[in-house]
Amino acid sequence: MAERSGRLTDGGIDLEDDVQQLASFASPLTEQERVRREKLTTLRELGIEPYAGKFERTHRAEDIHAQYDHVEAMDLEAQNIHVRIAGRLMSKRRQGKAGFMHLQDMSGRIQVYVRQDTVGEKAYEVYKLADLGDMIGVAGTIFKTKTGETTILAHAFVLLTKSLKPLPEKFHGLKDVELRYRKRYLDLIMNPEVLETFLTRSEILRAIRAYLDGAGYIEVETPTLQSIPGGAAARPFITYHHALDMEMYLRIAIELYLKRLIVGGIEKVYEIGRVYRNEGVSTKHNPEFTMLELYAAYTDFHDMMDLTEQMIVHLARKIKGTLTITYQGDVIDLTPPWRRVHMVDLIKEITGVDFWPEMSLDEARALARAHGVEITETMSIGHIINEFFEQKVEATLLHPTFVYGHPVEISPLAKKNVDDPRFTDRFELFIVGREHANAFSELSDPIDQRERFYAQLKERALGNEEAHRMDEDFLEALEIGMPPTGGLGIGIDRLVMLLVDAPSIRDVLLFPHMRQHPQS
RNA sequence: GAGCCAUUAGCUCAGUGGUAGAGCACCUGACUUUUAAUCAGGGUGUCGCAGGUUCGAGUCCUGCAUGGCUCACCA
Repeated sequence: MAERSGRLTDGGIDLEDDVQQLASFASPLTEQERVRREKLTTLRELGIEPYAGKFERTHRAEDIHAQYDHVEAMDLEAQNIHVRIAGRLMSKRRQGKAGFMHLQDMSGRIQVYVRQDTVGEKAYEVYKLADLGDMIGVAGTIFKTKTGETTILAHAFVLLTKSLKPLPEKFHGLKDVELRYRKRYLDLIMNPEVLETFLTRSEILRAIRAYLDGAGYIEVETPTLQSIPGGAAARPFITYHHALDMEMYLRIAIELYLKRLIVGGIEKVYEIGRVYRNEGVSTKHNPEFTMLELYAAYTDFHDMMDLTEQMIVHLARKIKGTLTITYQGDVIDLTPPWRRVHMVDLIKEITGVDFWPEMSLDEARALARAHGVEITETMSIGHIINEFFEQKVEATLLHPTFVYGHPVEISPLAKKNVDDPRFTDRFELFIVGREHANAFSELSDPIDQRERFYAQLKERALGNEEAHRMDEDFLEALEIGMPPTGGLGIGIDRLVMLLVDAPSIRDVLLFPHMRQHPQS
């Protein structure tokens, strides 16, 4: 039905005042923004559309450098090479009736020489009106300047997109860390090493997929919206499904669905995807991050160690070209074989405390007190051993180290060790003092799994919000029967940080989580 | 969640209680091989926000916001 009043409404609610109020919040234009908008009008008066359609390119900047940088100036002119190139205007040096500029595309920068007597008076007017940041298309021939720079002499100069805001300063670039993360497009335009980082991230992901595909693994996609979040110890994000009238959770791990697929007969399976954990933000944590999880039937955690080692070595060779890498000043040797050590042995090595002999909870607590390891009232011996490891050992593991044999209490989804059921057939890989992988021989006994879930429910009742929940559907899958299975999880963001030497996880995420800015 | 530090022009940054500054960018003019182009002229600002102290606050104090680092939680 037509709105007779002409006022803006939504479902009968008058929005006019809201819109006016929002408009009044818009910040006034700066001088530079006003000038650029005036140029927009001037261009249209000249019959130039400042937001053009497509522009066909023959080359990227890097292509031209690669093909012609080594060609002599005389030969270049003799060959009369015509090219078409497009990019963002990054510098402009005008001298009366001619001028130079640099255009930047994804591959790099190329210089363009614009002469009024070559492009014509009207196109030269457009060149004069061009601002840093505008998108420009150029057709022309290649030559070398007096100083030997490969340059395009423009025969045609086309404005493709008028930029209405000034770019950051050309020499210092964009430094403000907050702006770099919030306005990543500016960061990408101004800081070439940022593009490099994300191209490498993309290359790492391609290499992982190629590696696993080559090893016979099937890539799948499982739900990120779940009614029971499981597979890890973490607080989930809660959301709501209106049509079904139910609370749902964003997944905290991929694990339980992939194991259902192992039950279903997909014997080697992996997923690379986003998981979400409702926790603090730091240089090593983002609320959403990318996990690789894979499962292989008829294997165990030893096979997963081999796979982890081989895959990361393969990636380092492919990405870095060496197994000696530098992370934030530390030189890391990735040459295999990597050390494999039991958690209890490692604690003994570093602190002198031996958890192998059976002991009472009081004895374990006394050891923690004596060594300054902080524990809580509800912790069992297994938890205390884990605290020893995390507080005393973890940070010392600079070079790649597989630490195995985690206490059963902190490993509700891993098989118990047959010789010592206090511990599990589980390992974590540590490099530069950080966990880079977590894997185990998957618990396949449905009765044991149910008991582990019960133990987790008890922890939950004692206030551990991150304890695992009961998942009856998953238990039913185990009751159908899951083959012996090795499983592995790798945090992709941290792996990328390691391989590109990034100090913060925000440097390997295009749009890291930021608090909502008060202005927006 | 706690501690420390930061927030000044579009960007990068000076400004240690007394008139708001520089470089780049921008505006006007000159310049047909420049390249952090050059030359002559022009300052474009809610000093993050709100209070307080003071004759006087960008500067000192308090609170708040955002960010960075460290710690906590985790991967």
